[in-house]
Amino acid sequence: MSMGRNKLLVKRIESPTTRQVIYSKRKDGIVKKANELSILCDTDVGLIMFSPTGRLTSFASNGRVEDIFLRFINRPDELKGGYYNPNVEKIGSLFEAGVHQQFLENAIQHIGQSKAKLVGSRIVQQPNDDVEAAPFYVANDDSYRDESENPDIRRDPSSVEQYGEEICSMGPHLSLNFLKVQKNWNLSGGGQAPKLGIK
Amino acid sequence: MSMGRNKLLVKRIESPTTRQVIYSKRKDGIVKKANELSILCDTDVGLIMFSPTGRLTSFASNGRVEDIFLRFINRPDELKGGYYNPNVEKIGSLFEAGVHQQFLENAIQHIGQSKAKLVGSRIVQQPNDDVEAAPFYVANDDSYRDESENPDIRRDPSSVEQYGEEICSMGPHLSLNFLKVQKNWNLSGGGQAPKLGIK
DNA sequence: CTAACTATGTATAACAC
DNA sequence: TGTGTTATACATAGTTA
Repeated sequence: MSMGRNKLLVKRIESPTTRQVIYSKRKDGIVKKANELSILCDTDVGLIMFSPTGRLTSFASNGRVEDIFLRFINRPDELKGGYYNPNVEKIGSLFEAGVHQQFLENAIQHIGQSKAKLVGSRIVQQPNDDVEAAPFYVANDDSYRDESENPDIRRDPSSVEQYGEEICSMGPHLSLNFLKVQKNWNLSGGGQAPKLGIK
Repeated sequence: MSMGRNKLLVKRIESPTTRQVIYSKRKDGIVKKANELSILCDTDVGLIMFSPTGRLTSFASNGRVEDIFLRFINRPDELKGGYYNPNVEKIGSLFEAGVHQQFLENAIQHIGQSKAKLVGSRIVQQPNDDVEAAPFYVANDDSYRDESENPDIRRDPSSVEQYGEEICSMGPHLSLNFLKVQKNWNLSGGGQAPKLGIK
């Protein structure tokens, strides 16, 4: 009616057609923003979007989302940031199983590194695995979670970079410290990832 | 001076401080947009951003970027979308190597599936692996690539979903069909992923 | 679907604290 | 860093072609 925009209500659009139309437009806007950010600030940006009908749109500042994701999972102590709780009953392919396996093997490796550190030896090559977990963000109105624990931060003098992290999510995501992680490996999986039915 | 915005020039910001400030603001804007998109359109959205100083910010509509990425790599015939060309000399961890290995194993599995189909047997469980590749997008002025090949689309009657894909990237990314993929596995890696030095 | 159009809502650059 | 203000650029919902 009003020929301009109405004020935005952040709520699921019920009409399938308008939902798809809105998706198409906003998708382009976000890709544009992501591209601008990566150029203006000279940073790595990766973006994955699925349309309501299941079509993929992805963006990666350097060409491949896989590379961004590799940087993502290669953070020092990447498992510190969240607990590992895959729904193994929903694993639908050899590849997917392999990725989960890799997460676990990575975790085991990190445990080995931690043990080695406690013993005092330094064989491993990761330069820095002190992470200050600082997840934030609030959804439209609820499901807000903030667990900035910010413990004492020791820092490897050889590293200049600051490995903090911010994890923004609406779902049931936790950011726990490394020790808590281990007891939270729940391989019999709960009711997670509602929209993620891999067809 | 002008107390409002100046027109945006999509060009790397040279001043490190303003670059970081701009990043901080725009990062929040993109997360907000990504969240709105996922709620309005009820879709899976994953976002990974690294600040100029290396800090990670990630967003995932369902809680975990890993889950979005799993859906990303679990697309039917995910290798169709691009050629596999990792820089093996830059692989810096067991985990990373494992991921590459998984990509290859996945590819091998897909080849097996294709072969099985050519023979006429249908043992594999992927319901649909017909993909119409439709990458798009143009950067600020150049590095534009469009390879919408749109070949004949056969469709599995049991599948309703349409698995098309759009890949938006500024880097040297190609979208080739499945057969071309095989000859493009270049394990001796070229000059790829300039900003992705895994520290 | 694709492409305009346009009024209006939003994001944000520049500045101040 | 963070917060707030303001002017302006930009994004986009609603609509038409």
